[in-house]
Amino acid sequence: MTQMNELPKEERLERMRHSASHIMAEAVVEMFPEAKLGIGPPIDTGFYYDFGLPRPLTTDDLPLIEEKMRRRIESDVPFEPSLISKDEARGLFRDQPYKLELIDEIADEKVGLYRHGSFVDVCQGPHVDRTGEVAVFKLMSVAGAYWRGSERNPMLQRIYGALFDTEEELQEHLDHIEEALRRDHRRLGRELDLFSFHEEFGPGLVYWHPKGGRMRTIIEDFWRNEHYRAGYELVYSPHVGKSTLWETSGHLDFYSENMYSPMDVDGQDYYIKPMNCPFHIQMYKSSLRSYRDLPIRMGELGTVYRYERSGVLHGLLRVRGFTQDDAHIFCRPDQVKEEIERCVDFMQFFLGAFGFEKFHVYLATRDKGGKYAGSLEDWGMATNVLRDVIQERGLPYDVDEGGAVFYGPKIDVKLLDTLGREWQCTTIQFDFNLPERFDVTYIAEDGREHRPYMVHRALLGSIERFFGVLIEHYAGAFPLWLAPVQAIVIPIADRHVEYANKLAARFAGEGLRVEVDQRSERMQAKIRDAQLQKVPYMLVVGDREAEADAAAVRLRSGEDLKAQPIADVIARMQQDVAERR
RNA sequence: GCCGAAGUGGCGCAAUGGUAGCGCAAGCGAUUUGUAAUCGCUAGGUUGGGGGUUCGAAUCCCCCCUUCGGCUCCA
Repeated sequence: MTQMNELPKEERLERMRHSASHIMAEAVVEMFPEAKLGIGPPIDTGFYYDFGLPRPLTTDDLPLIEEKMRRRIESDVPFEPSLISKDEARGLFRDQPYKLELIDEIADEKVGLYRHGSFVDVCQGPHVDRTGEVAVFKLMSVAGAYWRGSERNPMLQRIYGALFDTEEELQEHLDHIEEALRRDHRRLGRELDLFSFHEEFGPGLVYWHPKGGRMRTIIEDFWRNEHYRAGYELVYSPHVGKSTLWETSGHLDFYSENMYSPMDVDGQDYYIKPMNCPFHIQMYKSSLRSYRDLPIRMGELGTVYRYERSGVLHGLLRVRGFTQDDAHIFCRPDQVKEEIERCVDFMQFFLGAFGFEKFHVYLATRDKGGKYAGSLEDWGMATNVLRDVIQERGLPYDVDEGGAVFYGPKIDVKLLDTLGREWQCTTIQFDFNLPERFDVTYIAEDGREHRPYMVHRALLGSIERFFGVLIEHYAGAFPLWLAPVQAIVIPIADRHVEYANKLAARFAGEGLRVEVDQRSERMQAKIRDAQLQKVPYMLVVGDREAEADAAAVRLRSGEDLKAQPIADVIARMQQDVAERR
């Protein structure tokens, strides 16, 4: 027998979580003898189990199930592994269609079982030795989940539980969730007056308010400047295109369910664009290209509209109209490695500039069962180039097996929201499809037409999603270069407003974003509001400051810098702006 | 799209079949204040939309829309 306390913590937690899922399944079967069992694995913060049940569960059922679980834990019965033949297993689970499906797929002749109390499950383990070893847990929620993650399968009911070693750690986890709600970008977006949605006039469509708009402008200006410096040309393309364009691109065949219905213009169908690629290709094709012209890097902050299914919309992180920081790179085969390197470096530069140190890199490879464009050699080459660059840059990554789109392999980078959910932002994709479909060429040294490689990339992904993640990343307390209001001048009494306005004008003249709180409120109230708005600098001015051409500087952190000469404050802020970039 | 939950003034909430209320915010007035909320008054809601049950519906039933948490799908 393994002593639980000898195991590494991770392993011990995994066993406890897995065992808790069995114990939960036992409780559910006790309540619903006809329950059909799905699977019940451990996860990062706990466990879940999927059930097919005669009626929907509600959160009111959870305390009951918890109670049964606690009784089972107290009874401290053993978990007993065993091995039986497949035939025996089929007999044992004859009323459990999902289990039968799993048993059929087991490669071995023998099927592993784990039994505790009245409950037995097809399972490799490992488990804790006795139910009493399961530590503190809490059932969190019920949700629907397709059997085996396919929407063609029936939907089961999933119960999520959290499980940790100690009460303190569980409480920490619950506190973390609560904290996450406080920094939710949807909440901060309202509180900081950055953006809004108006569902009655179209879900998934973002209204950028002045402060959000200011931040977006800052982000976009930064993006444009850096792209010019990096050798990109920036373009603008139309928002709609005739059906013939989307037929040629293949979008009407492969992507139509994500496209808005066409509008009739003079008897022709026009579609609002879900992607920018076809337009960039037209610009490439507008003149004959020499090998000397390559690489051509064509960038655009291109606004696209996609019909996203109603259940997937999520604040700024999943919307129906968004602006991609898109670019297409047309290059010769001998240039493609360097271009990918540049993209990966550029990505790291951007994410770093916005304070993201943690991100998950994925190499998405060909779906071996699916359709694909291009030759197998091309796919092999492209996948190798992508992998080589990631490895040479020393980036940890996971392979997303079969995660590529049909037209080519890609590198994806996902950022985490405040609850730890991953959102794909950066994508760097090979495209073996569109160059072919649009017959994209360049004239090589041999005087003949050759097919260029085409790399499609978005570094921030979309401005909307990136902004959403950015808000949560900083919890709304943006670094000075991004802050929509960098300083607020707080006159103590009405007679100081004039001086305050003069100060604000002076700061504005230095390129700083400063406002004056002229309300007839107490200074404390103005400080509180500025604090809640997470304004980085509060400049309190009264008689003493007006006298001395100074301001009493209070930082967002609460730090009181006392009275400072205005010139010093400006210098400090300008340095602050410069540094954070 | 699927499963579940929810939708009440701008925001956060109360009212469980019997006259829709509270706080914040807003407008007006008073106050002129030294580092996280000054006081008073006023205004604001066909309770997401449509239909039904009932003497009477925010409350019960049906359909639709939207949001939230998942699943699936995606930047």
